[in-house]
Amino acid sequence: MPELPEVETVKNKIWHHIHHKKILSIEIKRKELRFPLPKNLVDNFSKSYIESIKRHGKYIIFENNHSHCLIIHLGMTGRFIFSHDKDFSYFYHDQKLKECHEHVVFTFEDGQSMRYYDPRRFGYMDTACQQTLYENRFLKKLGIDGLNISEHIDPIYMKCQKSKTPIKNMLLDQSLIAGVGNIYASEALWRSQINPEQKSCTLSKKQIKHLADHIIHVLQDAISAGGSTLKDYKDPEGNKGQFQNRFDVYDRKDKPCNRNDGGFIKKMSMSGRATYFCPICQKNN
DNA sequence: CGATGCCCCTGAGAGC
DNA sequence: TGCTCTCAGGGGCATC
Repeated sequence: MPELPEVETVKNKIWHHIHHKKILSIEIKRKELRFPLPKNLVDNFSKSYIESIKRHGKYIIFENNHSHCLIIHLGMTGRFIFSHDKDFSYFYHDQKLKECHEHVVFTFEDGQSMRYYDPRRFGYMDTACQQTLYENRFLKKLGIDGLNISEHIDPIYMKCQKSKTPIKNMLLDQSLIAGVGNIYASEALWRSQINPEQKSCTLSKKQIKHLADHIIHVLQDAISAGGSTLKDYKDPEGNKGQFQNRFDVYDRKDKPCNRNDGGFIKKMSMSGRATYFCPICQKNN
């Protein structure tokens, strides 16, 4: 579900709701998501203030006034939901779903709650100290954040040079570029007129630079649109994203290419993931 | 060490 | 209408 633009949107909305508020209590309703929830979550964060929120790739990182960090990955269906009252009907069309899938509830001093909801439970949380944050087992594996890659073309180009992996699979490798997922990989390749199956080692440095620029632009465009909603994603206020209305290839199988080159968007599977491209303007070199 | 496939889990939607 | 099947935007981990 959420890739970099959706996670960025979630992060900004969360900050709007909770900055400098005191967490009164944390209720863990299910001890295990994808992994067991950190044992010190309640002790380290109850009665503390969230002083900052940042994002790296698809991870959200909260830091409190005791320099404890809470690291959160939303997986495919993780959401945060805010409300002052107990009426979440705008968010849950079915009360049973709410009860089954609401796993962690943060309650703030002013009565507001921030609820983590995740039906598939592919999301996960971890804790770390601010000083050793990037030694965390998840964060230490991450590459450059997708929005910052323009200043880091050399390491990206070098890794591409060494691999026969299709370029689309390289873009999904979070240890190279953090935050690009299946949707934005297809979109950035279309904008760059590169075939998803082209071996990454065959791309020139100029092509990599071009591709990096298009990745940044597509991520920024999607952030401006509040992310993309295909089915699951909603931001913490219950809003859907709008970028799905501006996809050039993703979910546009058999539709005409937006370059008006006579091509029709094709869908194929790469490493088990849906991949969309135009066979005319994204021919292999 | 790099590449590949499996698997975690539920719900929506298509097809019959 | 109701059943069954397929698929979904992620990524850790075992295996080769």
